[in-house]
Amino acid sequence: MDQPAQSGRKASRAFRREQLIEATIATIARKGLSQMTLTDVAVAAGVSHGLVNFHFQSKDRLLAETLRFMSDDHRKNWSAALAAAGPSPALCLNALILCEFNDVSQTPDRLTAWCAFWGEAQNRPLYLEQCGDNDRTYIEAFDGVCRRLISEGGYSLVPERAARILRLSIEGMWLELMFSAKPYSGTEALHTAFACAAALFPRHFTSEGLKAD
Amino acid sequence: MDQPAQSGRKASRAFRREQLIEATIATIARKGLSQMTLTDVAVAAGVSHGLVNFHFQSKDRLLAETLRFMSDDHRKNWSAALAAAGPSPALCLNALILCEFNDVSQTPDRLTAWCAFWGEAQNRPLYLEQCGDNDRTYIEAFDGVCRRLISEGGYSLVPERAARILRLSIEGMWLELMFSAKPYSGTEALHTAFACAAALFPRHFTSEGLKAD
Amino acid sequence: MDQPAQSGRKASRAFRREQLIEATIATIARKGLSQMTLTDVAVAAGVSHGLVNFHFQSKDRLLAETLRFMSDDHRKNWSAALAAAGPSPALCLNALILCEFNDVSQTPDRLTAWCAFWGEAQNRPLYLEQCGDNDRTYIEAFDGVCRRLISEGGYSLVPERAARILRLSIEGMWLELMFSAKPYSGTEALHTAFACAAALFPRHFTSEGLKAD
Amino acid sequence: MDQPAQSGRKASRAFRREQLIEATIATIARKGLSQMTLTDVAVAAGVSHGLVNFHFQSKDRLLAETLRFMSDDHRKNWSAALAAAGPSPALCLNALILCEFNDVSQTPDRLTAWCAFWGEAQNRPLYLEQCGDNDRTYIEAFDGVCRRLISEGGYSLVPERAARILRLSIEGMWLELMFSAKPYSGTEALHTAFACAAALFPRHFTSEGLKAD
DNA sequence: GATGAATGAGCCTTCATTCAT
DNA sequence: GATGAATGAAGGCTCATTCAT
Repeated sequence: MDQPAQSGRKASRAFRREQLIEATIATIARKGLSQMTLTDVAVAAGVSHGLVNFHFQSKDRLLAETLRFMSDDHRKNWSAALAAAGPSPALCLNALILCEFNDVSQTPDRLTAWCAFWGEAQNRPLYLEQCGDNDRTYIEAFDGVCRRLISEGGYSLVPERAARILRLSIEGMWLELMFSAKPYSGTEALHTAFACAAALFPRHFTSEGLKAD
Repeated sequence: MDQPAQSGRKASRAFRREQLIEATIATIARKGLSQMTLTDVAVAAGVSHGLVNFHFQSKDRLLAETLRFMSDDHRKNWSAALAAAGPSPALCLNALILCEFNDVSQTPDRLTAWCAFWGEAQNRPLYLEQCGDNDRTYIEAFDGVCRRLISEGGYSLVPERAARILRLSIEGMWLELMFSAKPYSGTEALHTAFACAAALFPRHFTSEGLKAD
Repeated sequence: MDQPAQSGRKASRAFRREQLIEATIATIARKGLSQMTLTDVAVAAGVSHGLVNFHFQSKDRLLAETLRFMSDDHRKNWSAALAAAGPSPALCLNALILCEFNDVSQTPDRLTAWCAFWGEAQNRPLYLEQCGDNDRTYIEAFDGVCRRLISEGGYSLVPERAARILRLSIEGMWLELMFSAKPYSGTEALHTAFACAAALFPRHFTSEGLKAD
Repeated sequence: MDQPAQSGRKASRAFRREQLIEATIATIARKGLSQMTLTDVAVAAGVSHGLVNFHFQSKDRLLAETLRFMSDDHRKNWSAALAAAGPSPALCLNALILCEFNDVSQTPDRLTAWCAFWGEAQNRPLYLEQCGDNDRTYIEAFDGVCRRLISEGGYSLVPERAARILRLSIEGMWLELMFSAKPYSGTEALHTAFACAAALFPRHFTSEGLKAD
């Protein structure tokens, strides 16, 4: 009967939570995880101080939910890209590489916040709890794609090692791009990623990208 | 044999400072940069908390000097390894790779502390100030070695990209080894590093290491 | 009759601020400006120490606002007395003299606090910032009254000097009354003030006060 | 036998103490009584930190001796001026007035330090203990001179009141000269002091000074 | 739902004092 | 005599959390 009001309240609740999470990400990016205060978050969200605890009970829970939110969002992106790439392992790998450089959800603020979460030892249990599954899934997907490409392409590489080299090069470039004093361009980073793929899989990649045939 | 006066109530200035820096590194590794308190450091060093400020004036300066200490120590290690490797670029690259995995000064505590320093945005100015020069020098050395190997070895790679791929793979494995829930072994990491070198420089490296000839 | 909400856990902002300022004055009087701690003030006001910073942000600001509060209060008193005295300069001067000795807002605590503010060199910039205008206005008012009395009464005095002598005698007696080991009475102080006025303006004052006609 | 060495040590001792007292006065003037630290004093005196406590046992004793030093010095000055003035009360009063404005030992630093000592309530017991006798003697001398001048000059004033007015005017002008934002000149202050004397003792003083005859 | 006053634990920092050298 | 390392108490300030309204 009062559905609209109920859903209005519920919508308001969900809206507030997401609004606060976005404010949290922005605040972490600006001030760092440890310097972030609940007051900062409230100010960034344009609400009162007490409301943050009202919705998240504690600072720890706010951080946990923020982390989960980012991790889930990222997973949605790469799995969608992978699904769209079809069955060819080379196309899949190409999709995974491009995804990391094109993912619109990976804004600088989010990357900065992300980084803050696993910068410090004491955050790591929380990180593993919230992101461990997603990260594991990502690594398995990457490994799987490489395994199929090695098998189907006739390469003699250890799949996990090839996947690891590619993955870490890409992640490392993220960080260099964000935090270096004189970063190179995004295009240069992408070419480096493809150069890495080309070194590992020379019959499928060049430093310009996927080979045409 | 016994260090006179260093364990007593009045230690020399230099001794106390290094002792406090080591305690700082251990404390950062255990509690994180932001959770580290001067009292923690003092307790870890077995002195009163007032002494920390007596020697370092402020927490900020303690952190700055700690960072500088680690950065300088690391530089000494890799530059010594490079100097010992002689003129051959392949031997140099081999030395740089091995150095990262063998460097006794790169204890887990130091890596954890290192990571904490550039995990958060607000620490980065301090990081760049204390480590920027050393990092730049390291990258240039790595680039130079790759450039010579490419030139002398007849490879057709872009030196900066090859160097970057190797460098980031190695650094990335550090982090995975330390922070992953189920890490692989150090030997596996080293093999992966050589696999990366082998993919880039197949006439000089295999995934077992430097080629014999 | 009973002030609702002012004694409970949540008082209005203005009420709390004034309450804390009064507690500050009392604490300065008892312990001195430099020995006063925020905890002292909080205890005197019956609240927690965190609340002081909540309302005043810092100790410096608390002191600044306390000083301003006292200065403004004093100005209100003497300007009201002056306004009530009418146009006659002799009546005005009489009012200014009596005002200093009768001002109910100039409690011993406030005078002690006042004195503490300009006892030390480093407080003086703050003092000038908060009280400079009021003090200047007071001196100008005193000068103006003396000028008119000299002019209308046919005296041959330099107005600023006469005003200065009276002003400083009165202020000096405040201090002697408060801080001397064996002070004289308030009545004796008032008679001395009138004796000063009588020496300067013998046709208008005696040491008992304003001449009758 | 070893007298020279003994007196050498003793001289050194006395020299150090006076050196530290002068450094204390300078430091109080610069930083205020409460902000003055023993380290500041040691730095100002060019000696090590621990030496201050070695010579004065505690900060409180250093302050007490500093205060006593200044008070005794001031007393020597005005009593010498009084002794030099001879028996005439008008000449004596003239000497007392001039003394306050000419006393070379009353440097700005000392006046500032002086002021700091009785600015705060908690210093007053110390002040009275160290300076009470000298101050009392000064007031009695001033009162006595005024009493004789009133008696011999045929004035009908209450001596204590006349003395008080003069004394407080002079002291008040010190403070105004030192601490006011826009002070008047020293000459103007002296003329004001004589104007005060002239108002009280018109047959002996003008605002220019002592009458000639 | 939302606000913001209030609490209190804990941190950095200062500094008088002690004491080994 | 003199130095300066070392101690530890205490203060200002921050901030997560609670709670009356």
